[in-house]
Amino acid sequence: MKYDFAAIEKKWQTYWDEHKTYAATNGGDKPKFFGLIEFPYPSGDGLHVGHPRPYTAIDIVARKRRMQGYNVLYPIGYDAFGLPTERYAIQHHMRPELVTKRNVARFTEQLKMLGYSFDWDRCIVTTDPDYYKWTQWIFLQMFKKGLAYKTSIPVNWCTDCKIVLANEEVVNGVCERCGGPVIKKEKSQWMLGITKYAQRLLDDLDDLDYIERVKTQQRNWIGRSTGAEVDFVTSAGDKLKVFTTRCDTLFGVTYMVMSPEHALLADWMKRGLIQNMEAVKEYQAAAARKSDFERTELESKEKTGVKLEGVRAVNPVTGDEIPIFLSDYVLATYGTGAIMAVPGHDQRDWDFAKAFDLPIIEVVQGGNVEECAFTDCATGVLVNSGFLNGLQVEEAKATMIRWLEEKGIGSEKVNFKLRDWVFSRQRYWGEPIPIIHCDKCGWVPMDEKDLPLMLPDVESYEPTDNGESPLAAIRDWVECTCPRCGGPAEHETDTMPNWAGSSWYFLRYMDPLNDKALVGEDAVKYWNQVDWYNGGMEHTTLHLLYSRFWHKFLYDIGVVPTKEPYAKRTSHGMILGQNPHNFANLPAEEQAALVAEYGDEKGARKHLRERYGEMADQQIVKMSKSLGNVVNPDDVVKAFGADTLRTYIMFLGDFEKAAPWQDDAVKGCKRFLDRVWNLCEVKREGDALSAANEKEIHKTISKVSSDIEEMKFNTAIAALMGLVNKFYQNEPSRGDVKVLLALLSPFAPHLCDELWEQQGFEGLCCTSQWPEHDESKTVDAEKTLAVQVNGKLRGTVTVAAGCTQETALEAAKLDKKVAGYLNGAEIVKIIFVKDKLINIIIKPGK
RNA sequence: GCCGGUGUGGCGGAACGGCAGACGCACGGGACUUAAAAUCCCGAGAUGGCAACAUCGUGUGGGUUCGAAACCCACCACCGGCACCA
Repeated sequence: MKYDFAAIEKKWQTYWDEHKTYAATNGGDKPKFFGLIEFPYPSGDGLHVGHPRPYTAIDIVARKRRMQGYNVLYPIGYDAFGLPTERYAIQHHMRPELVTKRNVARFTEQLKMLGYSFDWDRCIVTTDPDYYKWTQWIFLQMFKKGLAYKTSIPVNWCTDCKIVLANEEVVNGVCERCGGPVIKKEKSQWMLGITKYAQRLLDDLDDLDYIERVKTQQRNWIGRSTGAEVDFVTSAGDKLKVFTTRCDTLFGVTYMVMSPEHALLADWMKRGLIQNMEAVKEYQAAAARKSDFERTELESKEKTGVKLEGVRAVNPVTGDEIPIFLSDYVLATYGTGAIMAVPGHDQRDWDFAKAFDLPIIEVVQGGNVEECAFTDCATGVLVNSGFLNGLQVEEAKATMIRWLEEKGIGSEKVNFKLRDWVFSRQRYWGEPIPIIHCDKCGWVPMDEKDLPLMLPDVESYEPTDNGESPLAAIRDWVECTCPRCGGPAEHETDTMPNWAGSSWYFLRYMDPLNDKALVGEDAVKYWNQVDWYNGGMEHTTLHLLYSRFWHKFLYDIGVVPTKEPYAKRTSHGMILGQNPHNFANLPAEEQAALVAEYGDEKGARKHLRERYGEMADQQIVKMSKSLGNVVNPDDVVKAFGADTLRTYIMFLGDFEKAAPWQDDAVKGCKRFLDRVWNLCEVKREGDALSAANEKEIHKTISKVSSDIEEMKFNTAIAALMGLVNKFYQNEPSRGDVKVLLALLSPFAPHLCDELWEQQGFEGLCCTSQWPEHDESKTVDAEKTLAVQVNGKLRGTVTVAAGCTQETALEAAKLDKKVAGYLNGAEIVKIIFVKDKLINIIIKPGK
């Protein structure tokens, strides 16, 4: 019989579905395992081959755990709010609910086709009112604790999407989604106080089993730095506060710089202290006009600024009067929005001082401050610094902080790069923010019993040009009564960003139908936290950090028992595609035609570069619709089956690294499964392991078991291929193929369940017991030692395992080639590594 | 500029400091077949040699070591993240 993968896969998918083979139970004696992948955004394009990589990986882990006797929760859902759906709905005059429903159905069909062991009964969709009710509920709790607040801030405004973007959605100064220009615009926005959790988000990373690059990226993003805040008295009679990490250089401060948006400026203007109002106002306006794109585009980073005429400051350690400047190299949103400038020891200050011809004082010896700023803290010694002279930088910092504290003009201070989270979106397709505005009472939270606050069911909700949410135009929905005073009031019309629903979704999987709480107490106590979460690196500073923040908040209000949501985090590499415009990737005929037309290969390549740009030189590129190199999993499943796709996608390279999809290589995995089929299709005899294969089987069990834990799926599959090759040499017993099927089952579950049944084994392969290996049976009786002479390999000898140096040396001497080298030479030294190698060091004879 | 990562056959990729190239793709040879496909078996880093064998080989240049793809120093290239964060 032929390996009819289409029929087999359908048969087993139906069986698993009907028997709820992969359903998890909340409770029981078994140890629990909660494996998680990032739930997809159900886009209109359907599944992409990038999706199955992480899904298959954690599916393999989940299946192995199940076979090891764990109660496994491996859930799936959809993160369905978001712009692409809204855009599609507007374009096609459809309601976004319907677009979402259709896309979810399509994704579900595709995911089921791949044979994942998801517990489909726990499937959730973030746009479902029963779900977003709880997203809104969490927001209300944050509002009550003062973590959600509304404030007017300069926001990133995409001029194309007409929407406020989070800092994270602005990439290289342009909109991440549409590539449109982004400018700063002052707007009243809901904010979440993630910065209040900055220290905890940083500290708690230490104890987590996250891959190191994730931790590093989060630490950098949080960006903690320690220094001091120092007050500078101004001629206006007030204090200008600055943050510095180098308070040791206070004697080198020759001027100060404020950001153009600094609050004190308005006050000074009002009091008529600024003599050059025109110039100052003009500079402020110019800074506001500058888009992020322009700011980052300025490769040269040339410093601009304007001196404040009429207000000066006093250096608190020297008593000198110093000028104050405005410049956009000082950010309003970091520190205090103003700095003390030390041109001798900060490159940016140095550049500015050179541009404005300001004095540069050397206060740390070791460099040449005429040429550039000297910023090395490790070696320098303080000079020109009064009571700090002669001290090392670190000592000087400590001394200065003590001095500042004594005088009451400064203190130690920690600052973070992390900013509060802009949580408002002027969109229809998001969770409505459950807050009501009353002219009398201000912002009033909705009553919890009135949740969910549903989106209005309307035909049209085109985005507005003025930046208001489309909801603002739907007056029936906006108008309401104030829950506090009963007077007329209005619903908030902004909606939440798409990061909201994904910040807590894993909790809902524990208890998806609960209508009393976002998760029941027993359920969350049982599942505790996610044991293993795999997702993309692109979510490290967004989703991953946001959900850690929400979880900590839920911990603080007693909803969850753990401080952290995910015990372990791993990350997969992207699947890349072939570049259709690269010469090497063209079909032979096209290559020949191009060569004929342009003289030679060089000419052909040059032509391609002129036509498609620099990227024509790259053989491997990201998959993209515009390049037409996207591989659709449906096609692969149709041609080779889901088991082949699963196996290939795990085999194609190191899981953590990017790897190119190669159409030609898929059939290698199909061939492998065919070979398994051919072996196991015939009835095998003998339940014991065959003598000829026993050792290899034990080795393979050990290798596959540990490789799965380390996410080395490619070498696990290679080991299984090796075992199958062995079985072609030595006829396997029924017991042999039983182990093979069990080990292969997480990778190719349909095939293995089918063959399991054909061999007449009990139950299902996918719920059978994971094989255990016997270490003592993996050891070889004989070992082949490498024989080196003076470190160069000259031959091999086969000896009994564990043999001594003497025996090995005798054996080595018998080797003809080795003997040739040893002939007449004096043996000076022997390096012997048991069961591995013997290295004979000789002095050449005469 | 800063932080992180990666450089190994024609290709994807393997290798606790100990026989580099497992496993697979593509390739070559053989068996089966009227033939092809499929399948099965065998071969294969490069150079030289009929061969045994020798030399060279893990981005480049040094170093440590009996022994380095792996460790150290310097550099080059590519990928990802951050980017005037005081």
